[in-house]
Amino acid sequence: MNQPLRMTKQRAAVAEVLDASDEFRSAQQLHELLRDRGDTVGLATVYRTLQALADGGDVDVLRTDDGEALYRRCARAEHHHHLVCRSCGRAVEIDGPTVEAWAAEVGASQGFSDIEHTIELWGTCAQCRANVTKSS
Amino acid sequence: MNQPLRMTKQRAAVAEVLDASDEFRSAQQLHELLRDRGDTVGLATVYRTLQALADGGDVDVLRTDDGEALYRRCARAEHHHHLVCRSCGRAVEIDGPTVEAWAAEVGASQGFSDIEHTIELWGTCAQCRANVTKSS
DNA sequence: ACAGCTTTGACTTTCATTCTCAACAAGGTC
DNA sequence: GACCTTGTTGAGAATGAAAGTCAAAGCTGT
Ligand SMILES: [Zn+2]
Ligand SMILES: [Zn+2]
Ligand SMILES: [Zn+2]
Ligand SMILES: [Zn+2]
Repeated sequence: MNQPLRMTKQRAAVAEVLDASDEFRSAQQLHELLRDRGDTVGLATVYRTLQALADGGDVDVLRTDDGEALYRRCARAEHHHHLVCRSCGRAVEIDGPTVEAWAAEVGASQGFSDIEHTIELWGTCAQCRANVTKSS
Repeated sequence: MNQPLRMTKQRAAVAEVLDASDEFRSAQQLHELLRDRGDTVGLATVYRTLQALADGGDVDVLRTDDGEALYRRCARAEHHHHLVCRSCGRAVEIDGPTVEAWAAEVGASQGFSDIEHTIELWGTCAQCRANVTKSS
């Protein structure tokens, strides 16, 4: 079986920046944040840690329009989806009981098995909208 | 205003392979298919054409789990979603009136504007399931 | 301290996608 | 058809996210 991960200071640091932000962030952004905080963590380590956290279901991952991965530690561990601000990354966790059922049903009715679904909502949060308005 | 696109033999070729396949395919796969058919189209051109078709809403684009873009020319032009076989790319177009309403509503209720949604279902199609079973 | 792990990080490598730019082809005009 | 103007092509270089390499450094139990 796979050993439990050792808690090293860099893994702790990555976890901390994740906890500290409400927004979805890319691996590179997190790497920058760490640098700014004074913690020097190699980029490769950030990627590895994020990967591990994602595999363990401890962080949620989603992909931007152009394929970049964004990570965020969510409040709840149960299955849920997100409403993400496309300009700042701020996110709200959302449930969709109806949607869940719909997805499973549609999948099965078409003869597909091992159904999974990708459901994310994108928008502009109130704060970002205000900023855009102001600067125009 | 933007001129209409010129119809070149390479754009026609890309459109043809797209029309010929029911499955979601990557730019590289399409490039291979073209090569196999004898049409020599530069990879860059395949990407450019796909980009243009996507911008014009003539092909649907989605991203695999690891961020690669997949393209497919769908039967209908109206907004819809897909149930895609994660092993062969075969896809079924699906509607979700309920889901559409749900997405818009959730977005608005959280103070977000310009709501868009990403909804895709993944599974293993009957055919691929049969193949796996056979070879095990 | 020691041995036997795991983890790190600077660097290299991979791989999809985009860019550059000179040669080329479409469409319109006479 | 000959010709011009302008969009298009493609080989190769460039980009950028993500994963791999491997020697040095860090833990953990004895
Ligand atoms: Zn925002
Ligand atoms: Zn769900
Ligand atoms: Zn299949
Ligand atoms: Zn929809």
